[in-house]
Amino acid sequence: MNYWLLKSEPDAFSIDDLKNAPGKTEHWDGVRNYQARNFMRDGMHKGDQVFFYHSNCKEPGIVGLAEIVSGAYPDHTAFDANEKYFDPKSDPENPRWLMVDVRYKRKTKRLISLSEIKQHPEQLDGFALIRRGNRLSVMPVSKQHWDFILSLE
DNA sequence: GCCAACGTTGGC
DNA sequence: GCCAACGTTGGC
Repeated sequence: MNYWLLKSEPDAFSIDDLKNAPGKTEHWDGVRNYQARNFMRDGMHKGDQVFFYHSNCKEPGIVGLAEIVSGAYPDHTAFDANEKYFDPKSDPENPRWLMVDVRYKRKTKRLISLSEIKQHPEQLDGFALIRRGNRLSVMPVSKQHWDFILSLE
């Protein structure tokens, strides 16, 4: 089983939006970064565990837990000119972009903020979230880092 | 294949 | 709102 952190801007799609979705499940569309796509394509499997992270907001940090409930499949929003993340270069015959389905599990008991996470550089050495300049919206989390972060809760 | 210009991300 | 960091684009 693998562990992941998924970033979302709460103004666009929050942990509550996922909780309130039908079946508490939503497809994670709109990923338009090759490295993030490759993580989804090559590393994500049904049953993988997810930290749901709120970015670009007043208090960025981990707000909940979710689960991957599908492998990667074509992101159809790339084919639709009315969609925000339309990509005319993604060919339906050979889709450039992929998405997975994510199901809500629970909120964390409290916000595990980015600033708090940064206070543990030894325990979280190598964690992509606190590497300088990191902008990935999909990133792997090691089992060790996962367990440590949950222990902060 | 290089690299300048540009657009985006996302913390602060 | 600012701006550093980074990815992508496209001219050459």
